[in-house]
Amino acid sequence: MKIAEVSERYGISSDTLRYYERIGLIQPVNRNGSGIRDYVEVDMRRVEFIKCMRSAGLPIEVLIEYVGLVQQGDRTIEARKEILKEQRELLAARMKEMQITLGILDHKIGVYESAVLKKEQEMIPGED
Amino acid sequence: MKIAEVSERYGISSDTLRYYERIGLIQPVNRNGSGIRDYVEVDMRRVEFIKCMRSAGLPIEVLIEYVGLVQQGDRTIEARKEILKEQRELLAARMKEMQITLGILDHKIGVYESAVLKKEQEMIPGED
DNA sequence: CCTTGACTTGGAGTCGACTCCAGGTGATAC
DNA sequence: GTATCACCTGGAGTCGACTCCAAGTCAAGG
Repeated sequence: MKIAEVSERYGISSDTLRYYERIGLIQPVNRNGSGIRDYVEVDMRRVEFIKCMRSAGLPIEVLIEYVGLVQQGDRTIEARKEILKEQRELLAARMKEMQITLGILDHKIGVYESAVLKKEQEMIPGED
Repeated sequence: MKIAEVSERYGISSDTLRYYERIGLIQPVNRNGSGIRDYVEVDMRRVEFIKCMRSAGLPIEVLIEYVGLVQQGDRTIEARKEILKEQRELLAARMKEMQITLGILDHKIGVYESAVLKKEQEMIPGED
């Protein structure tokens, strides 16, 4: 699979895919005879994982470190686990903040809704 | 209240508070005789609101627009409501993605945990 | 054979959101 | 009265994460 198809499938631009590869965020993808990337299943899984982590806001630097550890094999399992645990907690904390903000937005929207209603009611006597 | 105290109270740097003011994200704060900002309650509430919205990732540009509408009075209520509703949906969508990522992280952490356990069990025969 | 079009690279540019800095002012402490 | 300190301004710098670009290569179609 060429880069354009992968780009299409995951909604990540080719530029970004190449960028991820050159900074070590995804492992080097094999090339065909003429130097063109040929993504195979394992590459796709990696892309999908990174896409997922990035969409949740995990920083690139942390992910690079994680990917680096993965490449070093089983002896880094403990370290990887620690990274994931830390990021999990940070993510949960961000979500908690967002939950609060969501509540405030809902509240404000409710207030505006009733303000609009009230205005409309005031309109009735005058009728347009 | 001077800027340093507000900064302290909300965990926002003085630079950022001034920055927010000059880009119109918070309304101008009154100054004392010698030009120094004197934050009063309404200013604090605004700062807190912005802090909350920013912590959830609402873009500055959108918030500037919203604040601008607030300053124009009641006739902008409908527009403000629409902005909040849109941002509410975007926020909910981001949280949903994060929820998925959280699940994947938890799963992966679980896998690593059992990998570590297995390794430790393999250790027992050899004993250190 | 030449054009077209998708790919390649390395490097530069952009964007959002701060963050820092130089140079200046004014109130308070010694 | 001068040193210190927190404040002020406008502008420049930084950072993370892309995004764009010029110049080049290669395979396939007309």
